[in-house]
Amino acid sequence: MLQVREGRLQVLLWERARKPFLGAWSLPGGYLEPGETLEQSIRGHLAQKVDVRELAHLEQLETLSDPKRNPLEWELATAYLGLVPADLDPVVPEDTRWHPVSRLPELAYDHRAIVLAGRERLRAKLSYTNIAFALAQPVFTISELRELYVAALGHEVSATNLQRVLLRRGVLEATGERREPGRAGGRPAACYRFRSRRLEITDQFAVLRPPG
Amino acid sequence: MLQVREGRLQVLLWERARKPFLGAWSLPGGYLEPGETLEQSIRGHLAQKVDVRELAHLEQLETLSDPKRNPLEWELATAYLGLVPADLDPVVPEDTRWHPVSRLPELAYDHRAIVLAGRERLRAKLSYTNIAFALAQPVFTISELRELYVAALGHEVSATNLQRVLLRRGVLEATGERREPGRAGGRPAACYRFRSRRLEITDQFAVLRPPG
DNA sequence: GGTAGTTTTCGCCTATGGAGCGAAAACCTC
DNA sequence: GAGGTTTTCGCTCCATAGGCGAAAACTACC
Repeated sequence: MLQVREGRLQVLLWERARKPFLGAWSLPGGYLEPGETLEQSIRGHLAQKVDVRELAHLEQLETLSDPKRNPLEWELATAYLGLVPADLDPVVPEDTRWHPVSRLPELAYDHRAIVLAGRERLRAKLSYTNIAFALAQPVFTISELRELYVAALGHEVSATNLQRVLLRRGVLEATGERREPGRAGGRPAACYRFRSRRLEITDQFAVLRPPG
Repeated sequence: MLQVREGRLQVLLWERARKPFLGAWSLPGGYLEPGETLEQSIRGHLAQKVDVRELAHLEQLETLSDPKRNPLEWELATAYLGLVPADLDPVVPEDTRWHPVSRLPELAYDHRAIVLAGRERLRAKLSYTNIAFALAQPVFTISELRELYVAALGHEVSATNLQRVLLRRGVLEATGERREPGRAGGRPAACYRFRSRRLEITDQFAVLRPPG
């Protein structure tokens, strides 16, 4: 589960109370029950940590099968990427905490690689999909959206470009409202929302597309 | 396993000799042995059908977990995409055959969806990676490469553009050799090869890239 | 009320990569 | 040598991204 908090991309980690890796930080999850879907299982286990209705997007990353990933027994795991909008602050139990992805502690299993793979997936999809809907609050200004992109991508993003690109692609639409300026003043910002809140791919940049 | 054969993208299918779906066409595969990696397992099961050294690329697609995907029992499956260069003609057993992806028979399980997902993955990666190295023979002309792209993408591709794009990206390099013209004559074509035969991503088209 | 400061937005320009098209190059056959 | 075929190159056009500065719209302070 990733979320942009305090201007940084963070991941929800759980301090293990079980072997193996007792006491180490690890990703939330658990065993698959017979007859269950992987996604059902993930949602069920996450529900023990947070209100899963706050999960705006969930997608499968990869299934890990290295026999040495668990030192005690042979165990497979399917990793998922979940995204939480920045305006929510889920209630989390005592033993879980948000950690900046750029400063991860030692993680159990292969979870460090999973987190980094999740960030890579997110970064890639920010470029050619509308996936930012799952990181953003329902209504936002371009500046707020820009901060999310900066946090997730890890580099500066021009608000000018961001607005132009997302509007031209038809990803965003203006709500017509305006945001009150802060104490420092400034022109009131226009408010936008994502036209769709389901993952959609921009094929604008599909190279070698059909002629015509 | 996908390969471009006779100008069409084809998939290797196996006529099932086991329940469930006895007699139906299905993707090659099998059960995972304890302590085994998924990739090891896949290669092992494919080895029973073809010479796996001919597999130029293998990547994980997705893990399927719908409890209804197998009517008899609860069973997960992890789908892989394998690519075979066009110049090879693997020896296959009696009960397997290549089928054009555009004209699939009824497939067992959710295998039809898997094959289509594999084709989509391939099509997407043809645009922003050098994945075509796994479909192409070691040395080829632009025309030959163009035919592979046409077969895999399902639409026309201009040889002019293909050459320019792949050369500019540094994906291809000229070998210096020339191909003898066919019976009809024509200018002898220059020969090329892929600079790398491992998957590499072209970030040329990463939108919203760092400024500067 | 005017001036300075802040933030957002818009317009203009440039750079880059993709696509189309026609000509030139290099070969064959007759 | 003429005509046909295939490949390759060069020129032009177009769409999108990116940079920069000015204008717009507001607050705060004098």
